Amino acid sequence: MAEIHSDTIETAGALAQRSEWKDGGWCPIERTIDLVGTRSAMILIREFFFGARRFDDLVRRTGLTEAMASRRLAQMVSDGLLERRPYQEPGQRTRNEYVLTDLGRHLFPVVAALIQFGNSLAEDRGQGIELTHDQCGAPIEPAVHCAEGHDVPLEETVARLAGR
Amino acid sequence: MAEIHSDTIETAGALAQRSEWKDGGWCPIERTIDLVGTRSAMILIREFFFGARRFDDLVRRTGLTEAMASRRLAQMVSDGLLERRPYQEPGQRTRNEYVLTDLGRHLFPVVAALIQFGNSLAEDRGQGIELTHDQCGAPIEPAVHCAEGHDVPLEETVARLAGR
DNA sequence: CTGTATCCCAGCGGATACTG
DNA sequence: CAGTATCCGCTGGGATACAG
Repeated sequence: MAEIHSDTIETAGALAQRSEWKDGGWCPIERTIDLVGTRSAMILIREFFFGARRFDDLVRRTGLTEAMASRRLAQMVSDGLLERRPYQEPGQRTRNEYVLTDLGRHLFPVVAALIQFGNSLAEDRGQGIELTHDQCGAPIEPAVHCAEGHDVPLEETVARLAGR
Repeated sequence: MAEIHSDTIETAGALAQRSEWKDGGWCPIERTIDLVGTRSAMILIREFFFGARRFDDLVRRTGLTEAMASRRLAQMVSDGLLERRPYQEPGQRTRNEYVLTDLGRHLFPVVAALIQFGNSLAEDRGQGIELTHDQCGAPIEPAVHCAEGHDVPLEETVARLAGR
């Protein structure tokens, strides 16, 4: 499927593999983009990570119209990122709430990376979100780590196609 | 600017801060989306991380049309993600190459996170990109880390608005 | 080979109006 | 409060043609 083209690297700072995606052009990045590549999806995801669950909250916090929120939430449910769950407060009629599925929660590293990058875009304007580890108080860093715990800069990263 | 609304958290697994973005709705995530929130931008970025530099390469590898590539590259240059740099091979006429600026290279954690998430979308289909740390051979993990080197799961993350 | 300029269509996303 | 349905403008992105 994904036709690979094993050029050598002449460029410092490139992932040590080049690929060419023919026939449908499906790579993991594109798959992700297909799910959350719209502005509306991403800002909804943001609010879910900040704890929102109810339609009304989501609409108010994102600034989306009800129509747009409705459409996007439905799509995200059918994509498996969200679960629509009826709940009942005592004395109230039943309502629906939307919660991240495990799959949706796996977007945390993506959201964290987007926040970190967005912070760096506006350091001068002082508009950012600081993420910290509440167990030790240390800030969360915009870096990639390997299973051995090392910081992995771009230059030390090797990429290769898996499962073929 | 960003009007904050300090609700308490009743939801396990939520970042320990809720925010409401009024007046222009500018949060770091949206800023990032504004730069790289399109499919064409992201797959171009992908190819830059894989080492592509020349227009022709970029067009072939991404499958974008020349027109689209041209437009998106111009926008990315003016956004400061790319630099357009004339170069000369001996005996050839001068050409342009596009290289990531420092700002663009800071997208590495975003790209890595997108790849990791995309991998998890298709484990069954065996279509993924494996990233490894070439200094130690360990795989790169889809996790968030703090400055102390700890793995930081969503539940242990605190977010707050900075610079206000 | 390295682009740019048009034309066109599909989809995003806002506005408005309407239902349970 | 929690959504749907409809209409409509804007832009992303492909196709095609052209230019240095």
